[in-house]
Amino acid sequence: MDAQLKRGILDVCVLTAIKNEDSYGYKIIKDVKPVLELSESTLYTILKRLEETHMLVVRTIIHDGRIRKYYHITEKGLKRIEDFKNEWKELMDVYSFIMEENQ
Amino acid sequence: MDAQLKRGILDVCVLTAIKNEDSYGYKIIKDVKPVLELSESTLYTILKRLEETHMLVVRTIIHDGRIRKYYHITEKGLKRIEDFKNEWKELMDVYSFIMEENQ
DNA sequence: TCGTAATACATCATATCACGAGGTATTGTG
DNA sequence: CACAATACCTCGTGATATGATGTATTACGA
Repeated sequence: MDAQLKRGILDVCVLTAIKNEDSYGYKIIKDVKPVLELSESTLYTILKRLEETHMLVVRTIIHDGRIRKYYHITEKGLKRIEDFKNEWKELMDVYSFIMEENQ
Repeated sequence: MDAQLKRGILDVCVLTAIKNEDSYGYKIIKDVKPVLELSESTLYTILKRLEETHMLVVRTIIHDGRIRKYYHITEKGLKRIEDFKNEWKELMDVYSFIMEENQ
C-alpha cells in the first residue's frame, strides 16, 4: 500500500495489535504484516512515538537470553482507537464523494 | 480530520473535483471543503505536484480581469483514481483488522 | 563446527507532504 | 473608502514512513 495512505492508520494498527494482549516488537510485526506491510524501522519508530505520547507503557524482560520489550496499551491509547472510529466515518464521507463523482 | 489520515486521499479528492469538468483553484476549494477541510496553501501545493507528475494539465485564461487557471485531468490522473479504488480495498482490510480486534 | 537463519532490539538520513503565515492583485459592495 | 470576495503564489516547519545499517543471542542444518 502507498506510504501516504498508511499514515494515520499505522499507529492505530499497532495499538490494536497490543490491545487484547501485551506484545513485543518482533511479534507485532508478524501479527500486522499479513494485513499491512510494516518494516522493523517503521515499527520501532512508531513504538517510540506511542511511548512518548503515553499511548502505551513498556516493560523489559529477558527471554531466552534476549531482551524483549513488552508493550501495554494505556487509557489514552484506547481512546486513540475510539477516536479513530470517528475519523473513519469522516474518511467514509470523503470516499463517498470520490465514488459519486466517478459514478 | 487528522493531517496524516488525509495523505493519500487529498490528491485523489482534487483529481475527483476536476474529473467531470475542468475547474480552477478557488472553485476546487469551495467544492472540496464541505467534505474535507482544505486550505489554499495545501491545494496549490497539491495542484503543483499533480501537474509535475502529469496527472493534470493547466490552461490559463483571464476572467473578469483576474487570472484563472483551469485544470484538466489526464489519462494518468484518471488511472490514479482507479488505482485508489484498489488501495481502498486494502485499507478496508486493515479497517476490518482494527475492528475485529476491538470486537 | 561453521555458517546461516531466526529472534530481538535500535538509530540515522532522506524524501514526502500538509499547512500556517505571508504575499500580490483585481473587482464588488456597503 | 474600507473591507470582503475572487484568484493566484511561496516559504519554512513539523510530522513521519522507510531503507540502510548496526548489535547481540539462540537454533539448526550441512
